[in-house]
Amino acid sequence: MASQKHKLSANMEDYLEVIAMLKDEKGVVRVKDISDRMNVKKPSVTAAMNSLASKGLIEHERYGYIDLSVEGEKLAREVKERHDMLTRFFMDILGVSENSAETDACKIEHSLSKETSEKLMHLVEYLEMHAGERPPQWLKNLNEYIGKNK
Amino acid sequence: MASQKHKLSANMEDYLEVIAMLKDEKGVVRVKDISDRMNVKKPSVTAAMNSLASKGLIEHERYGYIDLSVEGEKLAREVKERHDMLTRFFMDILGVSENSAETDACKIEHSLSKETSEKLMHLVEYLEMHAGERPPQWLKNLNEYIGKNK
DNA sequence: GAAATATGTTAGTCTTGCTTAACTTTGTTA
DNA sequence: TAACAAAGTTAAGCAAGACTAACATATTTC
Repeated sequence: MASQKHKLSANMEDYLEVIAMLKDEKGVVRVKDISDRMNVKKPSVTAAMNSLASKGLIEHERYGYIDLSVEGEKLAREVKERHDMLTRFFMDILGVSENSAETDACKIEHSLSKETSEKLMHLVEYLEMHAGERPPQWLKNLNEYIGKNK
Repeated sequence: MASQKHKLSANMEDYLEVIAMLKDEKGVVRVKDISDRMNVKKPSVTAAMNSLASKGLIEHERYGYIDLSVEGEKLAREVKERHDMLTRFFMDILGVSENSAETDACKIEHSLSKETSEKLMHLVEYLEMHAGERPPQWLKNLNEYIGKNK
């Protein structure tokens, strides 16, 4: 079996996700970048990197750059996918402010079961699909009811 | 000011919620009941009770029963309300199994911002309202699309 | 290329929340 | 009522994750 079931803590998932984001943004990732982005101090990052490296999810040479392993990359993408889906749900469907949507997505992206996140994904797809093609009355009603533009 | 902004941890919110449930079910609440319900050992409960008592959220005499204070009762009800709303959303709208719905609700009930949970509450109300009065076509489509009855 | 600055790591501490083992108190029952 | 069982508490310890202070390595810059 290629990938043994890593049961990562929410915290470690957050670190992985941020590493993936920084890699996308800047190409390379350093302790300092992570520390700034996550509002933690550098020693906390070092400790987290040791933990992730010991699980084979990142590669990290002392004083050097940090990179995701294949396995780590895969996990990070899964988390990010849930995160983005949740953000879309909160913003596009519920009309929550970007700020709250991001914050809430960050917190619950680690807790949803596979079953629930898949079904929620379907809901988002369905609603966005219909929202795109001249919104039917019921979606307008819904948005008004929820108070999207209050 | 009557109630200073208690920023409770997710764990402490769980204890409060369980105390409220047990009080409803049995009338009185003991350490043993909480320990059984939450799958933790009794010393963990004792520690948690000391913490909640020091915050004025419960009353607890040594070797005696546990009861919610007015403030604790209020908080517990708020958590339970979010919990129930989430469970309904997962089950009634998404068609998630009761088991996953309960588990997921338990985990994220502590993390949602006020803004998001209020709007989600509105969504649930809106959809349930329309589901009740001979479900319109779009709701059927939605449920099929999500795969509610797969 | 040496000094100054930026970045990274180590060591030690704190908090939260859990555990086990041992002890105390309360309740039951013969 | 004495003894046993059930429930509660205390003490000690562990693990995750965060922090500060101090030290080590890289990178700039003059």
